[in-house]
Amino acid sequence: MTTAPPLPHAPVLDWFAEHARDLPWRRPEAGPWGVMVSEFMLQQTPVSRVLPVYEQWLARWPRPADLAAEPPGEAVRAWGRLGYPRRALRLHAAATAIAERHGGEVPSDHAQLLALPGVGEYTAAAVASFAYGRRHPVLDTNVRRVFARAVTGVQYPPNATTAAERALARELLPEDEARAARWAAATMELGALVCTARTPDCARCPIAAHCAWRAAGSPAHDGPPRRGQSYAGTDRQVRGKLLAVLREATGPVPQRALDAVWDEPVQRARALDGLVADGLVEPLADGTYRLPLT
DNA sequence: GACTCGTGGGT
DNA sequence: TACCCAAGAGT
Repeated sequence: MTTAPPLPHAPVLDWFAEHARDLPWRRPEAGPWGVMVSEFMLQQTPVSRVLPVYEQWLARWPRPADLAAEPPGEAVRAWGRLGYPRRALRLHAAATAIAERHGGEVPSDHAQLLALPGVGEYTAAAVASFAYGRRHPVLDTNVRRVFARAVTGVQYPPNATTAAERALARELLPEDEARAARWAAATMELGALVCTARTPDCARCPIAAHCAWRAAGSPAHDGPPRRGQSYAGTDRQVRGKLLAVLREATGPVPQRALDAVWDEPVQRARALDGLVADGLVEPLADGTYRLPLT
């Protein structure tokens, strides 16, 4: 057991009280379902691109049961170009589970949240904390970066979340429940607005004076390269093109319409098979394809 | 642990 | 221009 290095809560909480963005899922009317929808959409996706889709989604499906009542393909279509469309499928599946097992109410219990499709450690903690004010360490990429710098004194956290990071996050969590929930949101916001990955704005940072990384002279990242994500020419790109055709179609799509998006037949077939295997695309008996009805 | 899974804006 | 990277989850 190590002792947590000093990192005062008050400056971060005060900064958050003054500078927090007015995001729709932070308003009281969003409710737990709004928080959950936002968390799914924000997985690996910037706020600016989530905003319009979120508004349309909540207007169309104001409760989990509303979404569950529709085919999963409608969720995939409404997902639009947010990326990683399996999230849409999982959100639909989560809504179905909530309607069937939880009386239509998003659970507040961390373990019950974690059992839902598409809900991992981060999202379970985020929903419990932001929607219900529960006390959980919320470790997303922003918080990990803030702690890596302010406490550990390095520019970037490890590629994968470590046990040490989890332990640190738990040690730094305020005892008071409501305060812990605000701390979670505040540290995330600090990472998103000030302690950014590329060019941190230390002049505006409320804990610059306590930052171990600054104190060490802001040393450059030292360690294994942070693996980049290639995209051009990958199956992911082909899947994206195939699904875009299906999203925009009103009826079943013939094979030739899909063949037109990529000229390499082996990769094209592999991508399409993958989409079918994932449940994102439904092949029909006559050789056409559509977004899934079941 | 290493990999896969979309998309687009910022630098 | 060519990267970098954005509130992760599942296998």
